[in-house]
Amino acid sequence: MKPALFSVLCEIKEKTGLSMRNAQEEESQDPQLVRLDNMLLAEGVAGPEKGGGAAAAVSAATSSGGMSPDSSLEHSDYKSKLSQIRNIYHTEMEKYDQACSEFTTHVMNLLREQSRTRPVSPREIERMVAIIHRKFSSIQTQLKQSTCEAVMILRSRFLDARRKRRNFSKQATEVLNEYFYSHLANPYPSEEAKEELAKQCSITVSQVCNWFGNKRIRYKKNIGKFQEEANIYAMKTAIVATQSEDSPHTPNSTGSGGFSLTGPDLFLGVPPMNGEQPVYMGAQTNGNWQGQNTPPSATSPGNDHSEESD
DNA sequence: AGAAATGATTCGGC
DNA sequence: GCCGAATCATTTCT
Repeated sequence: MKPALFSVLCEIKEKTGLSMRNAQEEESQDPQLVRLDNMLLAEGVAGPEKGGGAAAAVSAATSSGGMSPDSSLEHSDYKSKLSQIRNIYHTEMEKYDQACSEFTTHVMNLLREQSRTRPVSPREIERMVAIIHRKFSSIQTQLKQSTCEAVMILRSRFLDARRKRRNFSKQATEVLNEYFYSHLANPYPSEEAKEELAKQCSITVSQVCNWFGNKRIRYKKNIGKFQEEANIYAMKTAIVATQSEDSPHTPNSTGSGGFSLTGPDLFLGVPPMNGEQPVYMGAQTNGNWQGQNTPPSATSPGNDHSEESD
């Protein structure tokens, strides 16, 4: 009588209860999980310990924007923050794993004990374990998700160049200003000139572009404010020009490129007194540069400063 | 602390 | 693809 009742109860259990919510949504959230896993792996958070993956990812991402060579500090900062995240991720993950297995054994023991008083089929145990694992893995998925978010935030913080802007060195701005004011009639450096300037200033070509873009627009917006600066640099170039006239060799020691930094006939030769009158008269300073932008092909030096001939 | 300066980004036009 | 313009985010000056 007793075994018969037992088997009946087993059958009932088989058809109801735990069997209903079974291997279903397991597949549905898989793609997302895979994506998260891949992302974490790519960022160097998951996967092998202390891999170069993180650094590689950073350098790959930053190389497109162009960074100054002193970015190693930021990189180490980024790496330390990333390893912090990784540590948290791994310890949490381990904790969950441990908790999961502990809970599983606990439940198994319970079921084993219960099996003395009621029918507990091995399939029921299996399902129970599966449910527990699913629950814990969903928690782990949440952890993965938030870790991903943290990494993304970290990346955006470190990769957004505006956040870690550094002023250029004094020497660099000097070089750029010299070029700008000696080519005030047409302050659009050619590709070669940009590269040369970038080399001289230890910055990237795109930074040179940014600088000239900013300079042009800010100069045009407020010419008066830049008058003094213009005078200073005009003086400098004038001095360089006279020096180059005196000596047979050109003092453009840096000149491996195809442009000259001197524009002597833009300077009127009046000393920059503190008077109101503008001393320096770069040809077209009325803001109408546009239109006289020389095409990129015209990079031949010598015919550099051909301003307002009429 | 607030203003000014400055380098970088975004967007629309050509 | 470059440029001007507007804007953002940070640094430097006051």
